[in-house]
Amino acid sequence: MTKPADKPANKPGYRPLESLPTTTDLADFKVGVDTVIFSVDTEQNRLLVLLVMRHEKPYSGYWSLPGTLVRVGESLEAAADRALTEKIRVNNLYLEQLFTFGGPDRDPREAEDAYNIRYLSVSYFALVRYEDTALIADGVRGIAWYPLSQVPKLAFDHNQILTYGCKRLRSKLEYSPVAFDVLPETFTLSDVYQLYATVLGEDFSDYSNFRTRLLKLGILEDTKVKTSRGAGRPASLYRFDAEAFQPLKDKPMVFL
Amino acid sequence: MTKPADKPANKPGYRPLESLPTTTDLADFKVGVDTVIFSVDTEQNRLLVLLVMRHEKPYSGYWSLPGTLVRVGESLEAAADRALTEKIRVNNLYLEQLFTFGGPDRDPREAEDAYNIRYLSVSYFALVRYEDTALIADGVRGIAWYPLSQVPKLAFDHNQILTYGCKRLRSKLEYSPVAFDVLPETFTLSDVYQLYATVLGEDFSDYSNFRTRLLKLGILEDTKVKTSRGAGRPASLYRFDAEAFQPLKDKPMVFL
DNA sequence: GCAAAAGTGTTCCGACTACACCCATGC
DNA sequence: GCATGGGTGTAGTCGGAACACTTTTGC
Repeated sequence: MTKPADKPANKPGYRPLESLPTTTDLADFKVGVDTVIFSVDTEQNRLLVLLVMRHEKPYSGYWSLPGTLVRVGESLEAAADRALTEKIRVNNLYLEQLFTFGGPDRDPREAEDAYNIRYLSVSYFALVRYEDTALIADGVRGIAWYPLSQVPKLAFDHNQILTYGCKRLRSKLEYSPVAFDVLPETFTLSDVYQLYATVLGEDFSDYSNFRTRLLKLGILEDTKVKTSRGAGRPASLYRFDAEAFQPLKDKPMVFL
Repeated sequence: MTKPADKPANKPGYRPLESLPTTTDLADFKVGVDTVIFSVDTEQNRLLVLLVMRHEKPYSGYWSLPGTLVRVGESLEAAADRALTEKIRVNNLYLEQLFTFGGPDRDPREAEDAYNIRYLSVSYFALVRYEDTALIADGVRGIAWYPLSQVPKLAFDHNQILTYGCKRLRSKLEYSPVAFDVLPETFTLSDVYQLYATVLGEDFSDYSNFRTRLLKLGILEDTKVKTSRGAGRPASLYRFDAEAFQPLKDKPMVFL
């Protein structure tokens, strides 16, 4: 952060970097973090997002993204973590920063506030394993996984944040192995295909070609164990080989 | 932004979303914007970044990215614009948000401040046309274009921000036509090649192949006007056709 | 046997690579 | 002429798309 001294002290000598605003000219902010948590329902092949029901003004009665305000001494990531651990139990949560919304008038509370406090929101997103999560519902708070297609009008500018989160999720799936963080330890190739199809859309690729490409990467280890799910030929279970993936890091468009 | 009411009022009925912090538990922030402004010196084929010399504590005497603190009623983008228009004259400035740094202890002023004010930085980046810019130097402030390779240790975490900005610039060049915002109205194909080579590195592609690919996109109009620069065959001047580019939008990896 | 799902192979085609080669100018 | 930089063409190769075909299971 670069800027003039925050105290408009009468320093002698050179002129300060800019015509100095007085301290009160600077906006005072509360900083919030909002999280876009995605999950894939592998049963029904639906992309889910975690929403919580608001019970306070403003937007009381609206669904919103899980979030909270940053406390004294707390990092942004820690605040995001705290907002989530109160609502969901999940291991291995890797949050990634999305975007920061900070314009005036994005939060109705700004108007009501005599001290002209601004509200800024830093958003984060993550993809978590559906089976590993447990919602902490206590009958009072509303916490739910919403299929992406059925998300209602959300509080604040959360629909906008969500839209942006989707874009990032899709592109992330294409160049990073997030999918394997979300799949179980061992999985079939069509599990992977289903996951990609669910997030990217049914027609993102032919199954056989996807399969061939994926195997050619050499990052999947065939456990030789077969699994049979109803009719059809049993499938091999594969395991993700993180080490083999290392050299592929930062290479663009690895998958798809 | 989602969070409990900011006033810990004794509301009857339901329990609020979280165990409420009192108002004073929430961190108070000043929000800064920092800008990473790139430019290409087409004469010497160097990638430049705009730096300003700090004259205040902290980091007095250090170079830093141009930035400022957000004022009352001012949007983040407006603050970034203001920080820049005081230092540089440039048309058509499209700022793009980079990243938000907001951890505690990233700014030494936090420690000195009795009120425990936190400093958060939202960074933006842009690529501008070198010839269209004029630095506003008044002999007191230091403002300069630094070749990327010669950037010194900067104030705050600005080196980190700059590094991230470089990454984004390079990837942006690959999938968006920013290059044509920076080139003059008409330009030769080797002007384009030089620009890409300067930003991405000399060995990013063969010249003839780059040329062929670029023309095949059908977004360049040949003005048939020839230009001769010293020895060698005169080159055709081309013009970027923004309309023809429209359908290519959001397609990945258009260039290179 | 038949349907269903997994897995393999093949053909076609377009794209990228790496050059070699031709063209138009200044000197 | 010849050096210099602009511009064109081509042969080889790699990889993706589409789709046919084989394999192994449940019923």
